[in-house]
Amino acid sequence: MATLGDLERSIMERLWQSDAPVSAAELREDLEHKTSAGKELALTTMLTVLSRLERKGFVARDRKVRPHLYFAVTTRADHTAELLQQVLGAEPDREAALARFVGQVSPQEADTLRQLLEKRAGSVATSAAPRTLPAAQAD
Amino acid sequence: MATLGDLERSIMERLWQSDAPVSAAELREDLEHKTSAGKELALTTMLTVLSRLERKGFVARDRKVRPHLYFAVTTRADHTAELLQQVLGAEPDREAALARFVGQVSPQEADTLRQLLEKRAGSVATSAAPRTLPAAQAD
DNA sequence: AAGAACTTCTACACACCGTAGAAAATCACC
DNA sequence: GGTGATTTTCTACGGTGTGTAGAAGTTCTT
Repeated sequence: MATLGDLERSIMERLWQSDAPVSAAELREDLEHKTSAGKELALTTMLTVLSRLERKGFVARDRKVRPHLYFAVTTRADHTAELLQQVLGAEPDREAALARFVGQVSPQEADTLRQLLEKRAGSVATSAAPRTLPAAQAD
Repeated sequence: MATLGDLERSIMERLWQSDAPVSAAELREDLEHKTSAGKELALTTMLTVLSRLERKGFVARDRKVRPHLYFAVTTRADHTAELLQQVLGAEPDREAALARFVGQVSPQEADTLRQLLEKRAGSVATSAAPRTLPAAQAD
């Protein structure tokens, strides 16, 4: 998966925060991202970065309305889960990695995980329920 | 944490595979990494990249012997666990992310996780003993 | 001391990202 | 329907990271 730059990341952060699509101008105001020289960002900068995020598949937009409205394609949690999968997928010895991981997480998180795994039900042989994606997009 | 390029990654992969320190020349042979133009890599290229990996903290070397011998600073599993932590650390709603994650892993992995969590059994210790580095350098 | 083996320094091309002006497209209104 | 304003796309530039390697420096052996 493509990686995100700083500005790209804050934009995604904002888009993930509420799922109501927002315009570039709105984003510009909300983020109050200052350029390294302390200036406000130009609107075109927002638009450029949003385009790149769109090309990367992180963002989509509603082109029917005039100031185009942008929104995140996936939820933040899904994105994180994907990253976790990806990191783990590149690991030849997953068990070892998971062992280190489990050894590091906080007790609370460990509990959370236990519960989630329980909910997930059945040990081996249980086929995972096909995941329902919250189909989004527009044009 | 710093990210790794393609060549950097294959070097790490090789170093993680065995913990016996290796020379740049050895790495060059082992990897058989071809340049985009199909040529063998120059030895200096290896050395440059190894230096960068050293600067990034992924690699260390024994400078006492003549062809310097390089080795990974952490194990691969530790590295992966760190990445997992990092990804999760950037997530505001960890529970949601973990839920998605747990919903995606294979049944085998789910079992592995259950067992690991059981073994962990709520105790907070379990810090992995820091790996003993083979003759750390000096010079 | 000289040459060989090895390492560091310097450098270049290319891609990605922050940044934004110039140019093009589209809309609203007379 | 033309015209000015709004909005989007195109083009571009500087900085940084990575692959790539030659030139120059260091160190070892004999």
